[in-house]
Amino acid sequence: MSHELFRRSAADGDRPGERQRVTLADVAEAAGVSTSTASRALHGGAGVSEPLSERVRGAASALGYHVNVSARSLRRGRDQAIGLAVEDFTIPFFGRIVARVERGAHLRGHAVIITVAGSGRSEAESVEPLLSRGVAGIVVTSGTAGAPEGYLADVAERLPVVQVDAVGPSSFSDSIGIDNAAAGRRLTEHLLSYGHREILFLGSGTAASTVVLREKGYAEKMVEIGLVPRSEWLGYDPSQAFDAAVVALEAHPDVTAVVSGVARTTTGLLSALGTLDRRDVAVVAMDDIAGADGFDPPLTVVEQDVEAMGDRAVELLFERIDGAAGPPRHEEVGLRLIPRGSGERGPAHAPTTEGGPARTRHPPAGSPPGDDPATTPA
Amino acid sequence: MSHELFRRSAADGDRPGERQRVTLADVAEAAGVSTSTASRALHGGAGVSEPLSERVRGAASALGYHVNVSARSLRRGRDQAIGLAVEDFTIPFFGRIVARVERGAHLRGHAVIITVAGSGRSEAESVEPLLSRGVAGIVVTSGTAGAPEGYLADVAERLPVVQVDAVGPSSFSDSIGIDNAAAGRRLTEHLLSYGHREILFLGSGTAASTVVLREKGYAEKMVEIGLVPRSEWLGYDPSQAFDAAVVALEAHPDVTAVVSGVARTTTGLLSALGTLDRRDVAVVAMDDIAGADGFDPPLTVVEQDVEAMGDRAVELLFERIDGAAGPPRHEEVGLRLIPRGSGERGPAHAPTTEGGPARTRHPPAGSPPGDDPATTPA
DNA sequence: TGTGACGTTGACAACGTTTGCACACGTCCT
DNA sequence: AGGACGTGTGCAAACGTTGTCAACGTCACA
Repeated sequence: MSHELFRRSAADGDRPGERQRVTLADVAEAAGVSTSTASRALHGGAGVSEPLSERVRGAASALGYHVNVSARSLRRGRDQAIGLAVEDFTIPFFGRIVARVERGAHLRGHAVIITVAGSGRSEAESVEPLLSRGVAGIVVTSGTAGAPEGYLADVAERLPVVQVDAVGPSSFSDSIGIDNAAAGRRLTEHLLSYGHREILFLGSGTAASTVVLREKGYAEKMVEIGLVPRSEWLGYDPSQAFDAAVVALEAHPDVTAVVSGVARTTTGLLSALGTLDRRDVAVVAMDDIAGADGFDPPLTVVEQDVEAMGDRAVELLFERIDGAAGPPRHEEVGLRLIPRGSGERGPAHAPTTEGGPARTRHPPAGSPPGDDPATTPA
Repeated sequence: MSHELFRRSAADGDRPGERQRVTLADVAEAAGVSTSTASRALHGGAGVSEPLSERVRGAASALGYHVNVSARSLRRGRDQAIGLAVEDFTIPFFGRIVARVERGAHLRGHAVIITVAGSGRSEAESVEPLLSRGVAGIVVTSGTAGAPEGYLADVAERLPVVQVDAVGPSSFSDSIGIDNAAAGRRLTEHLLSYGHREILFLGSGTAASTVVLREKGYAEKMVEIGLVPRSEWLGYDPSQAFDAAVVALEAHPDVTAVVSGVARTTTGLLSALGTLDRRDVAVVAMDDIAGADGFDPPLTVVEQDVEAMGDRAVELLFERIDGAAGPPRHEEVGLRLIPRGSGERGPAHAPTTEGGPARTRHPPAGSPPGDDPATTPA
């Protein structure tokens, strides 16, 4: 349509390259109505007769009118945008969240302003730009949310906030995630059902609440059946996970199975297993990762419904934006175990210290009893 | 800190949960100055005496004042935000771009508003929300940029635009990417240097300009030395890449090496090779992918410096925002071949139809002559 | 000591939009 | 036939900020 042509002949204003903006007054004048009527016709909904409304809309599209969001936000006191605070955009998990949040906001006519939370930035520094813009609400997905400054809790008093994935120590806002302890238990039980007893848990570090809870689920399950839980932390840098995993595995030469409690260290762990020539160790991992079925053997994972999490986060947020009252809500999405091979192998060698009975190397095809691949939401 | 306390006693305004906003007038009143002086003291820079300036800053921080960006943008006619249009946030490559663009914008005091370009949304629909907000500039990273509507070209006439990764058919704006044809050539040469002659190129589809150029580089190199180029397109959906790769590979049973021209189909291809029991086929892939060294054998790739691309995109954009004139600039970042094993194997079986001499299965350790692992920027 | 220059400050008018209010119409009821 | 009422429209006042302009006092210089 190249609607700018209409204005192109106007004297080029202040700075070069800057075109005149088409304002509501221009539209109103072209349609022969007042700005109030034009505004109501375009955005106000009812209260304008059909012929006039149509004339206004025609003029608007002919002139190439865009509403000036700054003016609207100023007038309304609230911006039609939401904030999205993410810990690290390079992590695929968060990318999936971003995609769904953007989609949900777009469908509701809201823009999305991104910011980085954590990763060395203070909460204040992350959230300030959002507050200055008067965003209608904020979706936060960061392991460090709400701690230790408590700044986010303050924000949540004035503005709808939804926490995704990791939930702060005290829940001051709506939140959605998974039952991380259940996930840890689930991963562990899967390995137990194939006869493993010497199982090692590997996580990134104790700063991420989700991983800590998964480790807790693992440890509880182990203790519950009289086994000794063992955990090692590989750190947050994926590129160093390999080295850390080598060290951790060498410290536990007798383990026959490993729980990878977080996606970012899983590939490093797999490389380490290959390098140490311990391909016989069974592996189950939290979160599906790209190329999981390209590994040898394909990787067994417990997957969370990330898309559902993102979608629901937006829904929760907009319910609050639309005025829903009530105490903070916490929801959880379902988990799904995807057996691909790496987790469906028995212990290759019996534990060296204990004299337990030898076990078959491979269970019969199919899932062993008591392990249901599909889980319902909590 | 909890600066909201100052205002908490004020009668809770209109809607529950909505606090009074601290305005510049409040700060000015508290400091005993006019709003003009307060504005200058806080944001204007020079022109205010030191004692007054300090008093104003004190009052502002005591009251917990945040500038109202909507009002500022309205007044200034331009928002201190940039737009970031991305094709798909779930693709790791784009995630890395997002992270760097956000970082660069943040350092310069600008917010980032995201939007999805392509993936079924029209360019207008993608960009409109950005224009309405009067963003200072836009970074676009989408294979469909500028085509076929040409809407983006219109936008670029009024606003600084930088295209990242994929460059539109006609370059109407600054852009940064890589030399895709050179990348295709590079991948091909690497396989040729190990003795392969029956080399297949696999890409996603002909809609992405980058992949088309890589295929062009591949094909040119093949023709150049008297070989027949063969290409197959696997489609854009990574989850269907496996099936498509199986079909493609079965259609070319004699190939001894494969060039994977795009990251999104690489893991599907690897799975297909494993399933078809053609693990002897050499593979080199475009773009490093997570867990590349966890595969068996570890994956040889040509990597692009994505972080540098993102950083440079922001620099280019802000140079324009700050008023730099001149014709569109196109820049390219460097490539780096990372040999990990999958691409350093010779052809296992000589071509069935041709009677070429048998070749050694493995070349001597180290890179073969003529293949320099490090490349300088184009 | 008068005058111009300068540095500092305040009053005021925008920026473009939304919205409460008033008003001019018709129409319908009593 | 006269008043009440609803519908459609315009007027004008905000929203919070920045930049222009003039006014003010102070100082240096003639």
